[in-house]
Amino acid sequence: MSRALHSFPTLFCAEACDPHELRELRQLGTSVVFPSGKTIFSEDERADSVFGLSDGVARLYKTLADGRRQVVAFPLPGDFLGMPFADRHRFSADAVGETALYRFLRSELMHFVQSSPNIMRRLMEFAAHELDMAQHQLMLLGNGSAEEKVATFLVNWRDRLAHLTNVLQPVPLPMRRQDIADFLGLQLETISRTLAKLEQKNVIRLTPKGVLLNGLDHMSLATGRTAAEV
Amino acid sequence: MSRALHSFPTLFCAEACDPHELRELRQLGTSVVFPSGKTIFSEDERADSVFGLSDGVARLYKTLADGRRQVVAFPLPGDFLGMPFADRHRFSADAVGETALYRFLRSELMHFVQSSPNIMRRLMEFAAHELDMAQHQLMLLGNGSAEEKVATFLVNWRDRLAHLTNVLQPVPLPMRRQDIADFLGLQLETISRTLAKLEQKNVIRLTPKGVLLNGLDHMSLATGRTAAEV
DNA sequence: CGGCTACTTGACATCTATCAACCGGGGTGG
DNA sequence: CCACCCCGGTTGATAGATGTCAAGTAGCCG
Repeated sequence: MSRALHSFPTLFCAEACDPHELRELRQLGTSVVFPSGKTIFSEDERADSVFGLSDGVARLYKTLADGRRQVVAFPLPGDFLGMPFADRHRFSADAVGETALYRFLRSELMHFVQSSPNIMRRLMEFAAHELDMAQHQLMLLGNGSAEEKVATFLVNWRDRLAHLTNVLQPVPLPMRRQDIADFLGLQLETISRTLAKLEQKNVIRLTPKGVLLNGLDHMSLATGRTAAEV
Repeated sequence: MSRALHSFPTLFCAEACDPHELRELRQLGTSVVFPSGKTIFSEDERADSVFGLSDGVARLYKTLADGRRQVVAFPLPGDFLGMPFADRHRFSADAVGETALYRFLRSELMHFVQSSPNIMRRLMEFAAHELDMAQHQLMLLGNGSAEEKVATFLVNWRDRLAHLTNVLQPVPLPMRRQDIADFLGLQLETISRTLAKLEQKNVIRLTPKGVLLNGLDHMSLATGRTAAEV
């Protein structure tokens, strides 16, 4: 991996975590690297190990018997891959590009979590945040046109990345069209067409592995107008 | 209210909760009743009070600026209305039919929760379960046809009710078509038509305020066939 | 009994899925 | 080093599902 593995495993502890506890947590985990596309764990599998993402991007998804797939999230460095409470994984996870993770034995991690009300509370807040994200996603899946869905996805993605580093132009888009489609409940052709339409409107510009966002922010999403139209 | 308020506030404590702790929790809350349609709290409002549902049905929803609505859940007795950690409500809630709730001061409830690792853990598991529900819902919203969505909704609803009492025939359906539509990301006309179609297939039978489920179970949903077709 | 609200049904428009062809870049093997 | 192939992506034509607009029905409450 060319990138430095600088992302400390903040995990659900975020910044407000006690340095001592953070050190303890780090000692509990072992660093592992997954190549692009590799499955980290699968739905319904026993969750003996649980993972926190330290570098790269993952995709979490559920699969239906007939092969249809729903991507439920694209975790970024610092995110935990699911809740460490259940004894089985509730979704599958794999690496989008090369990723670095911290692996924990679930039993050890649980013991650690329960040893400190502070950590426990952090985990609660993480869970509440995840729930909130899922409910936002419900809103998007239930109400949006393809264009709204794609535009909102791009903005959210940019903002999440910006939260980690400086705003990058172009915004990298490491996942495939199919992943975005399965995230937004659309077909990959629709993703492609919608991106093309947004590009024609001069709202975005597609680049090899990313996208430039011109007139796309929360305000324009809220009003349904793009800066290019104003 | 004609029904007895027999539903004890199990809340996130469920059955495994220590009787002493349960008594303490009950003392913390005050019983309140909301008439049909009344708003319990609204999105973004300060969450000074938080609620557990003891009788009736609620609807939780997010609203977009242009009025579009996404129902994120239909809580049943024993369910908590959201996570008590955030200082603001992340969605609105109102009563579907007359409901009875336990109201807590958030600060007091939080203090209570943090006083006991056992309770804390219960709350965690509740949160994890809520997240799981939301992700199942994502799957449904992203992948299903209208017929799949409605059929799955009916089965899930029946199963949730069955978990509380005996299976009822007909299964009561206290929410409006519009609520179901906003839950499933469809239009109310589509709900109406889809229900009619399922009735013609002899899979369901509509009754004044409920529905009889004939050949509808998890197996038939998985295979895409209904018992009536076999 | 009247009027309101929820619900149903119909006709039509539109969006997205589907099927299919094609393009382009990166990697592999000759 | 070049050619080929494979995979991801784009674009086009078409059909079908659902949204939209509109009218009409049924049940409930005053």
